[in-house]
Amino acid sequence: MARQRRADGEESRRKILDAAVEVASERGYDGTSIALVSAKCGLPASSIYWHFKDKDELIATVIERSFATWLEAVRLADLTGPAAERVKTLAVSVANALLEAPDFLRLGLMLALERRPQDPSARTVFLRVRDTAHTYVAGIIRSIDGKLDESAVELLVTYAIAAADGLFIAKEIGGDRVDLVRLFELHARAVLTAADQLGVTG
Amino acid sequence: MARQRRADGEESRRKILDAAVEVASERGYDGTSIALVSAKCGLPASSIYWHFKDKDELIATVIERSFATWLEAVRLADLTGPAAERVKTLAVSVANALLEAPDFLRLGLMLALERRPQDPSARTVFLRVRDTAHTYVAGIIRSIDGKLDESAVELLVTYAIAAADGLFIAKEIGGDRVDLVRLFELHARAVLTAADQLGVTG
Amino acid sequence: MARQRRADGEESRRKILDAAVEVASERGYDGTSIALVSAKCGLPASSIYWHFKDKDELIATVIERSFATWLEAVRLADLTGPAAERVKTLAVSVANALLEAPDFLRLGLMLALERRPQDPSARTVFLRVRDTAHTYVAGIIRSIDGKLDESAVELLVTYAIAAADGLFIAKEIGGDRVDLVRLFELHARAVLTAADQLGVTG
Amino acid sequence: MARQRRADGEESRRKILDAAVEVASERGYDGTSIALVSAKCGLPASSIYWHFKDKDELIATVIERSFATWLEAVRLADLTGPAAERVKTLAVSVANALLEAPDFLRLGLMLALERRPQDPSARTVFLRVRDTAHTYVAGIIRSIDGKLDESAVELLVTYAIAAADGLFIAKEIGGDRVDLVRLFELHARAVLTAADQLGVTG
DNA sequence: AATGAATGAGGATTCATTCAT
DNA sequence: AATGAATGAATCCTCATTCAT
Repeated sequence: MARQRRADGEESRRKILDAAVEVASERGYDGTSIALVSAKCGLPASSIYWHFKDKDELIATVIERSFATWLEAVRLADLTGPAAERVKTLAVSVANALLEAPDFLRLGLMLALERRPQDPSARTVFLRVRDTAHTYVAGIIRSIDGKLDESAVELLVTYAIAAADGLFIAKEIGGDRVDLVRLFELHARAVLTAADQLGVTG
Repeated sequence: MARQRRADGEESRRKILDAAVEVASERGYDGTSIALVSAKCGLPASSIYWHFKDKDELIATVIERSFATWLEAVRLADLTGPAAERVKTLAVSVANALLEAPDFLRLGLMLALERRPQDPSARTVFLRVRDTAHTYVAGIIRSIDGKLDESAVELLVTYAIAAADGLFIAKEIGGDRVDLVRLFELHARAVLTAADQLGVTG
Repeated sequence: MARQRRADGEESRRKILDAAVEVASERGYDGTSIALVSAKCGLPASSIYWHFKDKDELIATVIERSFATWLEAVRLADLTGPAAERVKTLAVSVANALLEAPDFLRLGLMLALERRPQDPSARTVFLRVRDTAHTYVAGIIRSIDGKLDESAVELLVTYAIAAADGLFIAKEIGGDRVDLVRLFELHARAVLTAADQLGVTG
Repeated sequence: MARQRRADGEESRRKILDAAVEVASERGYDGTSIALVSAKCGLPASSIYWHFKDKDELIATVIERSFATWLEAVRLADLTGPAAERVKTLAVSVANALLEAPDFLRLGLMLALERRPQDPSARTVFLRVRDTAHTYVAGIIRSIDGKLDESAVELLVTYAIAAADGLFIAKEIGGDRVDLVRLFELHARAVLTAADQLGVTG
C-alpha cells in the first residue's frame, strides 16, 4: 500500500514531465503555460507546483530528462576502429537518436536562440550539455589527425556540431522530404575531408 | 523640412517595426508582447493596432522587413568567375550579412522550430523565403558540376543551407569565441568537396 | 459643382445612418461600436464624428429616422368609419408597417429594457414617441365607447400598446412561423371586446 | 458552522451569479462587463474565470438560475377548477412572479431582441425555456375549448405569451403607473373571449 | 466636408503562483 | 501527496473620442 502511494507520486511527476516536453518542444518557453501542461496531463496546476518549484524548474527538468532520453538513444559505447569509421558511426547514431528522440534538441535550440534578461535555467542546462558534447567531439577530432593545431580543432568541432544542429532543423522543417541519416553521412565525410585539408594546410 | 509633430504615419510605422524586430528577435513570438514593443517605440499600444491588424501581422511584417535588410547586406551582384570562386564569395558574403543583420535569421529560426497548432504567418513568410533561397542555391550547385543528379543536388543544397543555419546559431551562442567568416569559408570548401565526391560517386 | 459637394455630405450622413440602424438594431446600444459602423458604411470613424457629436447622438438620430420611416409606412390618414372598423384598420396597418420597417421598434424596445445610470438619449426619444402613441391611441379608445372612465381608458391603451410590442417580439423571435397580421387582427378584436366589457362593468 | 475564509466555492459562485444577474438584467449582454460583476461581487475578475469558462457561460447560467427563481415564484401547483378559473389564476400568478422576480424575463427579452452573428448561449437557453412555456400554455388553451383547431391554438398561445411579454415591458417602462396584476386579469379575460370566438368561428 | 493618426481607458481572458485544506 | 479556490499582474485587443491637416 505504502509503496503504491509512493509510486503514485513518481507517476504524477512523470505524467507532468511527459506533458511538459510535448508542450515545451512545440511552443518554447513562453508558449508553455502551466495551464496547458495541466490540461495535457490531467493534473491540476497546483499539483504541478507540488512537484516543481516553478515553471523555470519544470522546464529545466524537462531539458534534463529529454537529454537523458536522447543520450540513451545514441548508445555510443561501441566506438571502435579507425577514426574515419568512428566519426561515421557517431554521425549515424546521432542522426538516429535525433529521429527517435528529437525533443531535447528542438527545445534546446529554441531556448538557445532566445535571449531574455533573465536566462531560464533550462537554457543554462542546455548550454552546459552542449559544452560537454564539444569536449567529447574535440577528443574524437584530435584522434583523426594528430597534426591538427588547437585552433583547427576548435574550428572543426564547432563546424561539426553546428552543422548537426542545422541538419536537425532542416529535418524539423522539411519532414519526410529530408533524409537525415544520409545528410549526416555526408556531414561525416565533409568533416573528415576538412580535417585532412586542415591537417596539411593548417 | 518641417517635420509634422502629429500624423507622420510612415515614421511611426518604422519606429514600431524597429522596436518589434529588436524584441522579437530577442524573445520569439510569445515573448514579444505588444506592451514591450509599445514601451520601446514610445507609441501607445493602441497606436500599434492602427498600423498593424494584430500581433501576427506585426511579426510577419518584421520578418519581411528584416529579410529585406539582410538581403541588401548580402549584395550578391558580383558573383562571377569559376564556380568554386562563386561559392566561396557567396559563403563569405552570407556570413558577413549575418553579422551585420542577424535579426532575420535569428527570429526566423525561432519561429521555424516552434510548431503550434495555428502557425503564425511570420513562420509561413520565413519558410517561403527559405524556399526561394533553396532554389537559388540549387542553381549555383548545379553550376559547379553538371554531372550531379537531382537527388544529389537536393542533398547538397539542404546540407549547404542547414549548415549555414547551424553556424549562425553557433555564432549566436558562442559570441566572440566564434569566427563566423572562417567557418563559412570552411563550409564553402566542404560543400565543393562534397559536390566533387558526389559527382564522381553518384 | 457646389451642389454636388453639398450632396456628398448628405449622402455620407445617410450612409452612416444606414449602417448604424443595421448594427444598432442587431446588437443594441453597447454592441454598436463606431468601428463596426465605420466598417459597414465604408467611411472612417473620424468622419462619423464630423456628422454626429458622439455615439449617443448617432443612435438617437437612428431612432428618430427609423421612427419616421416606420410612421410613413403606417399611413394612418384614412382612418374613417365606425370605431370598430378604425381599430381594426389601425391594427392591420401597424402590423404591416412593423413588417416593412421593424428597426424602430426592435431597437426601441432594446433600449427601453436597458437601464443604465446615464440613460442614452435614444432611449428618451423612444419613450417620448411612445408617449405620443399612447395619447393617440387613447383618443381612439375613447371614441369606441364614451362611457369608459379614464382609468379604464388608461388600462386599455396600455394593454393595446403592450400587446402590440409583445406581438412584434414574437414575430422577431418566431420568424415565418408567426403571422403578424392575423395576430394583430385578433388583438384588435380583443381590445374591442375588452372595451365593451369595461364599458358595462367599469 | 465555522465558515471557511478561503475556498468556499459554492458561496463564491453564488456571489458571482448574484452580481451578474443584477448587472446583466440592467444592461444586457454587451453592457455586462466582467469588471463590473467583479466590483459588485468583491471577487477579482480572474476568480470569475475559475467558476465560469467565459462571459458567455456566466450569462447563460444567470438566465438559467433566474428562470428557476421565477418559476419557483409562479407556484403553479394549485391550478384546479374550470378552465376559465385556471387561466385567470395562471395569469395572476405569472404577474405576481414577474413582480417578484423580473430579472429572468427582462434579461431574456433583451437577449431575444438582439441578433448578433454568433448567438450567445444565454439567448438559446431563453428561447428553449420559452418553447417549454409555449407547450405548457398550449395544453391549457386546449382544455378551454376542445373544438379549437391546432392553428387556432397556436395563434392563441402566441398571443397569450406575446401579450404577457408586452405587459411586462410596459410595467418595466411605466413603473408604478402600471398595475401589472390588473393588466394580466384583463389579458386573461381577453384570451378566454378570443378562445370562445375562435371556437365558434374557426 | 473629410480623414489619417493617435490615445488613454477599458474590454475579455490567461498568466504564474500561493495557500488552506 | 494533492487540490480547489483565489489572486494581482499581464496578456491581446477594441473602445469612444480627438485633432491636425
